[in-house]
Amino acid sequence: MGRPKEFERDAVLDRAIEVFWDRGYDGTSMADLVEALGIGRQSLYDTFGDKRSLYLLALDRYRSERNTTPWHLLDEQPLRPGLRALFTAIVDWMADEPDGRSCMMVCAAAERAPHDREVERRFCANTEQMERRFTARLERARADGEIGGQHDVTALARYLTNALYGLNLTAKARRDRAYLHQIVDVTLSILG
Amino acid sequence: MGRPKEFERDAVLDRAIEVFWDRGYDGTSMADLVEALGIGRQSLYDTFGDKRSLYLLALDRYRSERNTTPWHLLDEQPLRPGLRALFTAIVDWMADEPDGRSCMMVCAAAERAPHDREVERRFCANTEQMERRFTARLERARADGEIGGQHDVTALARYLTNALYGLNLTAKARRDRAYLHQIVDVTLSILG
DNA sequence: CCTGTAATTGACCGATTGTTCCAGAAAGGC
DNA sequence: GCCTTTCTGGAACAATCGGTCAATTACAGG
Repeated sequence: MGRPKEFERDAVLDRAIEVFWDRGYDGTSMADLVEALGIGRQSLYDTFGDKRSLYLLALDRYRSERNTTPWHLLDEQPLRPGLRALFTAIVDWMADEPDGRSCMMVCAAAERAPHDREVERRFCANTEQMERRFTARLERARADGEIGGQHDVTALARYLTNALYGLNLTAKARRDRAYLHQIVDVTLSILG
Repeated sequence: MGRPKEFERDAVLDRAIEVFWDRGYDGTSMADLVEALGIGRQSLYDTFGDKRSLYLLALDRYRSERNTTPWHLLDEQPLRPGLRALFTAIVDWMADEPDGRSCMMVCAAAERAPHDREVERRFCANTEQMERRFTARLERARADGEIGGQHDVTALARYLTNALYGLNLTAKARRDRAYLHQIVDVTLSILG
């Protein structure tokens, strides 16, 4: 029934992610999007709604499909090497980003969270997810006797999440592998 | 000579800080500024140049005059209580900000640093200043025998700066005093 | 007082903003 | 074939964007 779409929804959404990620919400115009997405203006509105709704869809897709943080590194090995591998991979990725771009959720939170409850909700969910991943791994480590009991597992997970968020900002000031690794070293030294 | 200005430059700049801080660079229009600053459009352009130049001036004034971080707490007491007092004051401030607003330099860096070298420069300077403040205090602590030698003083300073940056983002997800204090506890526990 | 200089005011500029309208094109079901 | 449904492309919308212009106003120095 009816004429079929000439584009793949997800592929277009991926391009929207790239544009919003690069220029932010207010910094991106619908004209920018029409050009970058390669579809007509009306198709854009029919398929994704208005600008804000497209932005939220892009955020959702980024979080579920495009965020390539290699969390699997955590589970494949003992706690300490796993954490080091994870943080190293993240820091290397940050140092390689040409213009110091950070995690899209961080960009979104900084720009829109104070003014858009839906963006705030998504950033909260992102934070909780990271926290849960760390918590799960730390609980296993505690059961395996890999870490002592001087800190609450939940507190440690929040501490690690906070450090990752910090690196997103620090990397904007110093896109320098050694510099960032030095911070990671101190951060992880808390686990002995 | 000539007609005197009817406004105080610094007071107007303070109002500009507030607007840019709240709505960001792209989110603020010149019309917004004219209204909030209470001066005419032409006076605005004559006195502060164009929008970007006003933004940079606002950032400079924020950094030199309006950033009320109580660094003095660091110097008035031994290292550990000083750090705890500083971090506690910052976390309390964050928890009290009604819409989860963070440090203006963080907002500026997230939105503009990737696209504006002058904003990036100012964020780098901000980072270095924080780092230097921590370094100076830590060096004194080391000389006084307050801390051991398991970590480089510079590395520790960068670690603390990174943690503060992280709290700016974490506070956007969880504007919760106890939650943030828990992170501070773990962060500072590294000093024994 | 008058003159020179600078600040104010408000209208105004073309460009761009997000969004909608509409005529036409392309498919599926009959 | 036709009809219905959906998608497309471009023109068009009022509103707003950052920025400028010219006329007017107000002070300082003579």
